[in-house]
Amino acid sequence: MRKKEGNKEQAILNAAIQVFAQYGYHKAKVTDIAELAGVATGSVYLYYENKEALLTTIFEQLWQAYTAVLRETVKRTDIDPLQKIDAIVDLFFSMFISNPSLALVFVNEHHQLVKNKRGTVAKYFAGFLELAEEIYREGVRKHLFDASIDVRIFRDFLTGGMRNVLRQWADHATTTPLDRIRDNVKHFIKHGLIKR
Amino acid sequence: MRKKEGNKEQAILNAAIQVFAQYGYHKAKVTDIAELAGVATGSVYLYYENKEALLTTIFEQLWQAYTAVLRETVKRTDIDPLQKIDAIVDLFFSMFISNPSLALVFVNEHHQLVKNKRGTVAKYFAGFLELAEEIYREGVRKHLFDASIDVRIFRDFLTGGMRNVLRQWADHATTTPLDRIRDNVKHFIKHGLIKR
DNA sequence: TTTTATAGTGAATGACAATTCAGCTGTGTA
DNA sequence: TACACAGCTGAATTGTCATTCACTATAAAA
Repeated sequence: MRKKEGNKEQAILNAAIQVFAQYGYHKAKVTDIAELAGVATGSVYLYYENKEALLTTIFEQLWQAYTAVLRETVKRTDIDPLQKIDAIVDLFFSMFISNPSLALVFVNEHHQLVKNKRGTVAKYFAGFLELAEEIYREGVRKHLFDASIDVRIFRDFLTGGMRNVLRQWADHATTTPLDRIRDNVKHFIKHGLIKR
Repeated sequence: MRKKEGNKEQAILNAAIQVFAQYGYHKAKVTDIAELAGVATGSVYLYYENKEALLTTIFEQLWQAYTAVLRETVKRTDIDPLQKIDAIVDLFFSMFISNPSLALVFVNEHHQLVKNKRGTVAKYFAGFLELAEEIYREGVRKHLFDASIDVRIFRDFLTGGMRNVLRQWADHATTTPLDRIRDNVKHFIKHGLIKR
């Protein structure tokens, strides 16, 4: 028998994140990923079925971690819906703070994975949207949130906005610290643009 | 001499919008675009330098029309900054109301065109962001807008949110009419989620 | 030490699709 | 009628990778 030389599976996945972030999924070459990971091209296919499997694995791991915590948060009865929205936003940004490349892959390739409604990633995302809607309805029931907003428009605007601020941060990682962005987003979601 | 048979240039561009919208730029085949336009594959290259030129032409025409009107709006002194924000949103959505495919191309391919900071499209977009920031600062000066929001975060959240609600509309064109989405977005931008 | 099973390699293969170009077509002109 | 010439064609060319697989290396077992 031959021993495995270190954790190639993880090294390849990390390399994939870097290369996908830099070139985008479609222009990224499997050979470049292998080279960055320090393995031969063929080794990628020992651990992952094909190029697409690299992308889906990245997203599945991310969503699994995110939704596990979110479900717990939504269930809680000791915090109000407003604090739940805050928790969603906090948690979302916290997943990327130490990994701007992961953020870029997430925002740039999100759509093509969700487009395929059969995939695991689409199911995770649908579950996430359902949670967001639930919180919104809870907020309306408790007379905290503005009832005149359409739930779907609210959630789509929110997710689109968050993806885009995350992208800007990841593209120019040095400019504005992520926690400042996070606090601004939370404030804007609650109060909008107009001075109170 | 031989006469040109109808407006192939425009037919090809329209076909490109359809095919890009359906498959995404990277998976779209030039041959499919030619077939849909009712011309031979080679004819595409009589009118456009390459596949990418199709995409940039679509965006340049769109941005040219949008920014021309926007510049006029921002200059106006008879309306307040709030009404200017409304005008930006109204105009943005109105450009797509009769063409969901164009909306899909716009939201899905926007980023790869802006990434290349040298291109014409990136310049149009930078100009647009500058206008948005200007309106925001005018609103703060006039004590209408909340001064605690970071301009860049405001504009990034706004553009990301608008792109995403537009995408949802274009993907399921029958569900919610675009003018209802537009009004919800305007309301949310102004007042946020919390009941007043 | 030899055998064997698994890990890893990277050049070769094959598929796919952007782009080209040699030739065909139709129209105006002489 | 015949020539010229721009418009148009689509099969052939070409480049680019994703994926494969015949081969090598290594470590445990015999």
